[in-house]
Amino acid sequence: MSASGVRARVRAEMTEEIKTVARRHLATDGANLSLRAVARDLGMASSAVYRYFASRDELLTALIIDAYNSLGDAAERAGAGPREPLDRFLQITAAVREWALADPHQWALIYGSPVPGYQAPQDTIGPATRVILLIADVVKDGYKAGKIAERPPITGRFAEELRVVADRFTPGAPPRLVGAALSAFLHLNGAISAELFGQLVQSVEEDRPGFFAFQMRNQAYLIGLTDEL
Amino acid sequence: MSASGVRARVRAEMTEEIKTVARRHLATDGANLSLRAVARDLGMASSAVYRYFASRDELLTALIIDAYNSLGDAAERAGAGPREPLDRFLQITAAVREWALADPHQWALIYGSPVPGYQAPQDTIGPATRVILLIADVVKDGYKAGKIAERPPITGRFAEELRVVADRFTPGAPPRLVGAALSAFLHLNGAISAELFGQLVQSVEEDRPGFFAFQMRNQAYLIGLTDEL
DNA sequence: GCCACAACGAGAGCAGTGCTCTTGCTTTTG
DNA sequence: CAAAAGCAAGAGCACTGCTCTCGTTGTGGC
Repeated sequence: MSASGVRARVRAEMTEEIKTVARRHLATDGANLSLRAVARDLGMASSAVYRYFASRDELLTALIIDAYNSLGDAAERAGAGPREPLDRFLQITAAVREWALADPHQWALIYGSPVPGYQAPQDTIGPATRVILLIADVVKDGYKAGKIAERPPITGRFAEELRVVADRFTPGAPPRLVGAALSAFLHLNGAISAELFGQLVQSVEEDRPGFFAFQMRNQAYLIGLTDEL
Repeated sequence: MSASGVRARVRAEMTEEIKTVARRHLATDGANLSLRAVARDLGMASSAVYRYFASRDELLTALIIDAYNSLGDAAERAGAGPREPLDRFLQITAAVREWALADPHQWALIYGSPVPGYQAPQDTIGPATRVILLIADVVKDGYKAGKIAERPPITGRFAEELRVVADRFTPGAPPRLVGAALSAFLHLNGAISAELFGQLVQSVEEDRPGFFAFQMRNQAYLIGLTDEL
């Protein structure tokens, strides 16, 4: 067992090392990751890497899962502690933005355009939903504590779909609430991607944190986390 | 001159044909466009393509500019006519979404993560700003006609930056207004990208147009285009 | 302790890529 | 009409993902 344990441990270490070097390449060269270059950096033949990852896509998937979890950790850290729901929401969104700014390529990896032909495997959807579920949780806590201001109800088929989602996570919560939370998440993503991918040039250059907070405060208002517009 | 005109016309046609085939490849294979495959489809040597585009990046840039203009055309068509600002805003955003759904790869090309090492040349920023300028125009018209509900003013450094932008396009308009317009544009992008890139699975599946309209109506409220939340 | 077996690393090789250079040919131009 | 410029094709370079084969080395069962 101990011998086998050694093998397994070496294998785990090697796997992690490959991912580390790949992440470094990702940070410098961008998304078109070269498996051969990673192998060169590790001083091994490119074919040896295939002992650890069946394909380049599989390596990318591993990096994607790690990125989702890294982002999820950062967001949960920022949202921890018993504070006002509004503060938690604002701190979570700010933390997500800061995570993205600290490593734009990892953000692009998970929220940018998917690489052609790449179909996200099932393993990714769990980690991928951590941030939105965290936001939903904050909203849920606020709702249960009666700290969410009322907003006019919504109708239509999408409202019914949202009710199904609400019943699974926050039974009794109005569809509008989960819709607003989801909407805030999409706005969050759009604002960050735009800033990262250069869609914000020649407008807001200096005080981007302020502009970002302004947008998130507006979303908080739509959710009902505050009444100050 | 007529002979030279013939040469130039043939060259223009050839250039257009390459772009057309490249767009077709883009629609099927995704963003990693193969110049050689395009050349094969055209029955010519790959080296011949370089007579028309100095590099693969240059071809991509041409496609990006075309895509921006195609989207700009669609948006302007949807926003034309003397209607209420709110209706114009909603129709423009809906048209942008429909354009994206009709050709997801072109959307990914312009609003997805930029390809590594690719720096958008100056030629693209003009076409790239058409949609946001159109939205700004709608807001400006509404503001001048006194049809924008008042919202609390904003302060801070980003507010000053937005004032500079406002003074260039809509002198006298409050910074909050241009901030809200820009914010709506970012939300628009986020909502569409999320829908296209599969971030919306297992929540809203059926009535996505309805959910999208809900989000855009909320943004219209923040701008002040309506008082109905 | 030995031996079969699985895991492993390296190298060669295949098909594909972007891009360059040279070679002929055609069209435009002075 | 000749010189110059534009054009298409092919060979070639360096790179990619991936496969296959070959020795080597560590591992579990007898």
